[in-house]
Amino acid sequence: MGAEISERKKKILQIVVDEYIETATPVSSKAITQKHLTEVSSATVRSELAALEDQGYLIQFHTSGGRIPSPKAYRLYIDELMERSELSSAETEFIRSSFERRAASAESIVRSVADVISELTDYTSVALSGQSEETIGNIGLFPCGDSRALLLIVTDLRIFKDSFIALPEGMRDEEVEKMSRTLQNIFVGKRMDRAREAEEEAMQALAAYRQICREVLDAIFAYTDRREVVLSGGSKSLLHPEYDDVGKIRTFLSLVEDEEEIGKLLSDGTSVKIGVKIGSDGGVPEDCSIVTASYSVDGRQIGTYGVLGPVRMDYAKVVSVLESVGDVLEKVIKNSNGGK
Amino acid sequence: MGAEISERKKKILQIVVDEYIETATPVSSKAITQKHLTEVSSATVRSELAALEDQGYLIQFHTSGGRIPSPKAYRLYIDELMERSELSSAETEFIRSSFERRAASAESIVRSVADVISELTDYTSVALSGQSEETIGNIGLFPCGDSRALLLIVTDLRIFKDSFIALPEGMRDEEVEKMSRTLQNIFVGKRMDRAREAEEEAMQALAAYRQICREVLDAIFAYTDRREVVLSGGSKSLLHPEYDDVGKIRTFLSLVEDEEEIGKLLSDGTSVKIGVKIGSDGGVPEDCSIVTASYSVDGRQIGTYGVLGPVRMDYAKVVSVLESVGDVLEKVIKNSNGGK
DNA sequence: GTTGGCACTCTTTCCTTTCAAGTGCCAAAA
DNA sequence: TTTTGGCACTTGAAAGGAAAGAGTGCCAAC
Repeated sequence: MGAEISERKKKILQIVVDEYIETATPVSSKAITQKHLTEVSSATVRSELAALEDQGYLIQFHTSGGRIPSPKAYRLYIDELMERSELSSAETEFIRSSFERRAASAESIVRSVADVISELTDYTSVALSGQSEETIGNIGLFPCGDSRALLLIVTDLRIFKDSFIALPEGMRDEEVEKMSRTLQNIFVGKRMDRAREAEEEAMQALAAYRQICREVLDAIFAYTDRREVVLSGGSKSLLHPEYDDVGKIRTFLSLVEDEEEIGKLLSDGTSVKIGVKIGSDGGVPEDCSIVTASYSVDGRQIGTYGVLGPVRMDYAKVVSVLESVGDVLEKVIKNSNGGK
Repeated sequence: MGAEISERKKKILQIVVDEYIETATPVSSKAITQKHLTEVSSATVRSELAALEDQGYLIQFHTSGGRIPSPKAYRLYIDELMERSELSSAETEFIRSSFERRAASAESIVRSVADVISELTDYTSVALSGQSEETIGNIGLFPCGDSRALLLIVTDLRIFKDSFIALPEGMRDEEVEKMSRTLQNIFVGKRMDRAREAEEEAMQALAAYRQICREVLDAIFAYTDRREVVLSGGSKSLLHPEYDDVGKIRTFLSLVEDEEEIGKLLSDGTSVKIGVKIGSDGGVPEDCSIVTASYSVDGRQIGTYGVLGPVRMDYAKVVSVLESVGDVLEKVIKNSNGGK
């Protein structure tokens, strides 16, 4: 734990991690002195490396194979060592334009966030919406002919949800409309996650439609708990050299296709702004890392997004992208609401 | 072309294909006589195999490596040789219940078709909706508070729900509702692909809302051309032994993630009921096969669905599943419309 | 036309050798 | 006390080669 670690060790550790992230091959003492730390000899570095290995920061597979960072080293790297890279202006522009283009047609901004992150980082990205504290902007039933109606809820973040409700035989469109209006009176302006508090009130107001009242309310409350997982670039991570063998690829893909599992992984660390899980901590599978960020607008948390990839991930890049995306996202949403 | 092929050759070819599909290894003369054709000697079979190879039905990689079917052989197999397997009653039950469960909550039946096919065949499945002759069940604008409304179209097969329309400053909800009603009068019951025919009529009826009329109509027509590609079990095909090498996996996955390309592949063979593309014909990548089926209800084509996998695919199983899914689908849709 | 027999070809597997990379350690230098 | 050059040692990866196994092609006999 409290083992001291000298400045020079930190410097060396940083070089090792940087180098390993870039080359994906174990780093040797020679490589360090040749490329980065020319003022000392390789023998010196070697003894430092041996010490770092003793302290659990480095791992050596074979006696002649250089060393790679341990999860512990990655953690230190992320917390202290790495140099965040600014995104290029082309990249920030790309983020902005992606969101704006979507905002017009938007089914949900979640999709586009996932796409943008995956595009910029070259890793698989994951977005989770639904733990958000949105308020209900409109709610209504939309009749669809064959004894069904579509229940629609639009929130102030223009994320909306829908599901079908079976209507009682012979219910007329006018009645459905009336019911919609009642729902609007009750729920518009309420926070999504507090919709349940209006249950009693709604039951009474909708007494005339007892038959379907329950169904509608349950559907509304179901939205409350619903989390939507969106994934982008599922195979992008596979382009990285650690996935050089069929078994690893299959493991990774089966994780990627398991929405429920992904949802769990993402929703765990929602309290911190940027969280990183490495190796097999926090349920992340061996050899995988997940970097998550949770975004909020005006203090309301609107979603969690993340990047899923190998442990040897370009954390500096990923963190920069996640932060930029968060900033732009916040601006875009604020503008579109402010322009009301 | 017209090269004759004896009954015994056909029998042998069938055995080769069956065996290869099952084992994924080249088939030898010995294996044939031991397992299936015990009445002749391996030498006899050998000469037949040599003849079949001359005619282009079989391929031999090394002189001591057995033989595998050529695309030409697969085609003959599919057309004449294969024995369709009936689905088990558990399987048909699975199809039926999947559709019914979905029909109640249905976002879109396309999703569930893709899931079912992938589940039953263990291959990646693809579903394409949109060249369909759906009819509009309801249409309307759903106000969302901040000078915007959601344009919603529900057809008998899916929901279009991702066009926001900017409303003119100061437009009241009542006006939006009125406009919705007008749209309903014009479009409900119309076929999606013929919505454009009502353009003139709509322009006149909506003259009062000139400002946004154009925008709404354009959004409607934009939906018209939209084809939705749904994919299920993207990595399922990878469980098969031909994908034993990283390059092949990447090729396959990059195809799978290219929605546009998939859409093209699927929409090509829409005229036939069941179509098969093998190897690299019709734009299918080398080493891939795609089996497609187009389904219709009451003569209206409602979609194209398919299976994407290695050339060595269990065609008998796949074709059986596609046919059964088609049958059940037709029944389910007819019932749900008939029960209106 | 069919069969058994046998030589031939080609892949797969396993072993051995060699080569290069990188470390660990030590004694000398700073 | 820290740093350094030198050198022996370990280990994996690459290259070569022998042996084994699978399957065919062909031929002469039935």
